[in-house]
Amino acid sequence: MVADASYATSLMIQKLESIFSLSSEEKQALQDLPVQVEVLKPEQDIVRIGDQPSQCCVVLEGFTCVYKLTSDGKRQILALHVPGDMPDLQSLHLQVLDISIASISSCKVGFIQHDCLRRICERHPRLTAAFWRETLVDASIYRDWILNIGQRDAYSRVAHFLCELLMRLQAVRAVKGKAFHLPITQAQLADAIGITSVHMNRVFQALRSDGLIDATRGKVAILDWERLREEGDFDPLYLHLRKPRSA
Amino acid sequence: MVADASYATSLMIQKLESIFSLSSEEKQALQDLPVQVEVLKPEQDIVRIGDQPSQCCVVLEGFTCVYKLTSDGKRQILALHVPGDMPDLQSLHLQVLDISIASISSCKVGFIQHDCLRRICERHPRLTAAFWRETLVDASIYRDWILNIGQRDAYSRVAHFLCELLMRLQAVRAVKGKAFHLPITQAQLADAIGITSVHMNRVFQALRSDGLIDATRGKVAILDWERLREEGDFDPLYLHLRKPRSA
DNA sequence: CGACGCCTTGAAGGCGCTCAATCAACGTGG
DNA sequence: CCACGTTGATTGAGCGCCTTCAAGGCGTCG
Repeated sequence: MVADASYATSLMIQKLESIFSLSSEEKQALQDLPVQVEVLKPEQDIVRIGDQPSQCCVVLEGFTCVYKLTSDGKRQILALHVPGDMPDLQSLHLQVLDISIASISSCKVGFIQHDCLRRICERHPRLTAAFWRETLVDASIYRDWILNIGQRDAYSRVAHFLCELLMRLQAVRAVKGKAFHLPITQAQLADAIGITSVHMNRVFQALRSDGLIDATRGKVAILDWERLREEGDFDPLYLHLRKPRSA
Repeated sequence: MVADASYATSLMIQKLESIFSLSSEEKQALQDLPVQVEVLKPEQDIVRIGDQPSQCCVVLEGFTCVYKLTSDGKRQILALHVPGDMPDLQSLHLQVLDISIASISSCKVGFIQHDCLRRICERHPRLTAAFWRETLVDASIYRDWILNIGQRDAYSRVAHFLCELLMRLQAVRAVKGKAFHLPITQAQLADAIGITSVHMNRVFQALRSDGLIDATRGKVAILDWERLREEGDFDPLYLHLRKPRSA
């Protein structure tokens, strides 16, 4: 897969179009956005807390994560972003970053200047709404993570997490059958779930021996979707995915 | 304090003005917003998950909370909202609610029709940005709660929570000295922190006996701000409060 | 005064953490 | 080709934070 600037804008268009149809002017405006593509190694910072960026990023390939550290150095991953996501769209209106963003595995990201995005929003109010909506869906996912981490035990949390990931990756057609590529270490997963890597490992083994998943070498296969959903207490409402068009 | 419709709009204006100055047209447009005021008893739902509201609410007096339940009935409070906040601004662009909102104690809230907000946004792009920004700050607070719940122990979590609350209430001038009114039960607090009410009680006692706070009967006084900040590992960056003007 | 809500306290147990060692897979350089 | 270092997955033992389950205290209000 070649991830160049035009691929970046087409990813964005595809995502926005899953919500409402874009006019040809709107599409053209998006296609004309200048995007600078960069390749990243694993665990590499893209932006850092305290920065005052003048651009937003779009994930093109691989995964990125939003994270924060406690003063004693413990890391919490606050969000995982998949191709098509814009992890720091917020920086358009919040001057100083309250988070850091890093690559999980090797990945490609595109950068778009704030100026360009602001100009496009001025001229196309519906795109403003669409971008705003993107940040609202992000917030909704943050909320669900609070519930997940705050109220469920580790087994359930991981199940829930995997359910979410499957659905989000399905939305960008990155799932074959019920399996997807997940180049992420157990330690990284643990940071996202809010447990230690040791315990993450034991939970994974439990999920495997219960026949819910098969996970090896950067790949995850959901073997029993129904039970995983149940164990994870998962309801996709909060993802605000467009229902498959019935009309 | 009388909380009528004009009080509601003046609260909103005050909050937006803490970020950037509003023109007189913008202020007038906000003042002209029709607001319907309602009085609520404690623990009363305002909107419920799955709803498709046609209006947003503004907190006028007291506290409201955003919450979600697990399937086995455990409640996680995802956010606390203070006067001036708009807990469900998101519903402007996300049709179906992924959360429930309820009063914590007795409180007053105002309701504003989506139509009115949309119209005002069309005519005043800077207000669009301001409202968008509000939702982004909410998201930032959600993120910090994930870190708090995911990585810190109960003692530290509660300290952090109290620090946040103090700063947010100071921003709306609801703090005298270092004390504020907090009509909330330990069980409700526990739901916000992600621990049980039993343990919440013990943590409170520890904070008291350590001389950090004094909490009785719906009131909290911060006795040692410096140490509370330290124990809570608190950095207000994520609140995106406007710095006190130095110019 | 009794009922109710909330705070408080005790005891026991479990989930997840810490610390540490081992194993497996892989890339590198000699 | 193999020794070696590195990185990530795995396993074990012990412990501690927090939960669960109860019961009791205390203030408020009908």
